[in-house]
Amino acid sequence: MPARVIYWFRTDLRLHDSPALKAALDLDPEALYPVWTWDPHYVYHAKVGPNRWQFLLDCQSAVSEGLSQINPESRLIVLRESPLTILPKLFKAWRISHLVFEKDTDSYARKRDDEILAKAGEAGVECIVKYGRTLWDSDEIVGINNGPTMTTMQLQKAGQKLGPPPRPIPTPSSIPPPGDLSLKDVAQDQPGPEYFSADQNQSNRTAEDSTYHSGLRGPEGDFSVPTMEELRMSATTPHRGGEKIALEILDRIVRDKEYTATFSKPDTAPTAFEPASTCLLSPHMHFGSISCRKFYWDVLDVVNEWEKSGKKATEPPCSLTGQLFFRDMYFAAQAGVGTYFGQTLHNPKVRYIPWHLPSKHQPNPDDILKSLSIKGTYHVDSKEAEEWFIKWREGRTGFPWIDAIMVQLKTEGWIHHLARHAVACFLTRGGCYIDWERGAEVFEEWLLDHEISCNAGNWQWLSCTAFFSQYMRIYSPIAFPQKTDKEGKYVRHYIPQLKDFPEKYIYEPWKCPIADQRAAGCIIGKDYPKPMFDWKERKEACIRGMKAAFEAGYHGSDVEVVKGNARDVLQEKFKDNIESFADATSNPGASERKGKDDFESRPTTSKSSKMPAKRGSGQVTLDTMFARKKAKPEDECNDI
DNA sequence: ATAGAGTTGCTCGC
DNA sequence: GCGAGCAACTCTAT
Repeated sequence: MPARVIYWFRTDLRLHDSPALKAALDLDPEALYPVWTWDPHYVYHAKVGPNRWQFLLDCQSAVSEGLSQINPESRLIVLRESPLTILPKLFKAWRISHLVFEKDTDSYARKRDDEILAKAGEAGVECIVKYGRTLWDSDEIVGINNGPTMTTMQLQKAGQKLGPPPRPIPTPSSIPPPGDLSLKDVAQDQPGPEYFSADQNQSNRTAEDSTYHSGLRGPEGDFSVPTMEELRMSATTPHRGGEKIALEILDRIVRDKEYTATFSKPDTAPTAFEPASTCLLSPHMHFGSISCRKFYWDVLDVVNEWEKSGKKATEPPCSLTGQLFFRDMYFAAQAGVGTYFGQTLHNPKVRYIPWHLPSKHQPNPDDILKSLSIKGTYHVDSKEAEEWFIKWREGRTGFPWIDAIMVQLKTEGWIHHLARHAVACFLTRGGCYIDWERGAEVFEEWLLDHEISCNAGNWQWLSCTAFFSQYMRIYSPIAFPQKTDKEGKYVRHYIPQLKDFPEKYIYEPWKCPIADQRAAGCIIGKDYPKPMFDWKERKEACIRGMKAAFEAGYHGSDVEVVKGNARDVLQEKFKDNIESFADATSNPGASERKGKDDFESRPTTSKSSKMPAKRGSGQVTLDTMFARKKAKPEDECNDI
């Protein structure tokens, strides 16, 4: 019996180097249905901003065109229904013998795919699943490494045992047509109310999403790729998706042999834009519009040639191939840790820190609102932390370097890796002391290249909760960008209010004399906000907090954390240490500290930060904070 | 056991 | 521009 195959596209929107697609074609099928299922989980429950939606639709359209170029009868068949319900119906309607797809090790995907495999089994449909998203099969890496890979060395060693990643498979020269596309007796199952009521992307829509309203086949009845209009979204990014664009970028990179062979990630400038200092292939890697193995081998061929001519090439982890190893490391870390990889709670690899604004993953819902307020320590009121978080998200912190990055992230969906470091460090251990999961959620929504494994892993890295632990190394929002952009071109581009600001004060505009502010047409506190806190003061407080949490040594799967006691235990256990530490360090810098007028509204008085903390006295609670706010309204007017 | 390395810190002094 | 010092964590190789 000739095979009749559904090729299910998910993380692999390309035709070159697709091991799963090759496996489907190797069946020599009489019919091949290239299918995309419109998963309501992704439409409503995953955070996906307009820019990433556009990129996905670009990639789908490109695959569809690519298929049609190989065989005019072929194209991407988009079915507007959950795979869990539509695929079993298709098995019958199209008399399917095989279901083929690329392996996905994300936790939601694993669960979904297990269900699909079971349903296919019931229907007598044979399934073929091939890894193709990473250099090596992440599950095999985990097996060889005896657990999740937490260093690139572990990844590379395990990879060595598996042998070099396979060379890329060429784009197929022929593809069978799909068979009969009629859907007799197949009715559309629309998403239930539980999806609409929990729409994570509502704020990005101008009206209710309508992608399901026109039935299984879409408005033209032709299974076409949905549009941004149907999603009720509009994108702002200049970066566009699709296999052709991705291959052109890679080709341009490897044609520049010196750039390719001597690439050193830490030396690339996060302040560079138009063009950026790195390749911008990460969104394509996310959607599969470029194969990471093609990237790997195209680069390695250039490197080998470069070295053959006696010239020195860079090596992992800094080189381009090293970047791919990090990606595989995070994938294998997630594959090994499992469902809880993206959170602290229940995650044995992630260190517990009593962050402000704990994420939604807490043992008791009340814990999310819980705040500690010991004066002179890293603790602040949760209301204040909430304000910091909102300002960070919206790019209104008053630190131009941080704000410019957040503006670029929101509008363009891509920022340089080191820019991600800067804002992630600032939000967590290097400023706000806010839960990394809160920041990761913002990245999840706005990044074109959002990959749960890499995003969560990098947030763990930057917050010093896993992968990396040197919490003394904190990025300065002033000194760091000056290394590559003394003039502040980047800041001037993304924060136009500051475009004529004096170079001397571009990263700390609150220090600029008022006459110069007027001359630059930007009054700090009016046209651009004052800094939301004294960064050096916050940095020191964060280090004290990290030190205490590291001494406690809790991790996400420890019983105290799972039971929800860790925060209280830690507070009790380290209250004395923290305060004595504060005693010893709070005075030296006091004389250099600027007056309170230089900063945005501060619920705690400036006096309190200069004075050594006295045990058990003068705690700032919600009530006293609001009392102060009421009593001193002028403090609230700093940014007017 | 101990030393050294680890993708990318900052400040200061030369 | 470079190196030392800051004060410090974790894993790996020996």
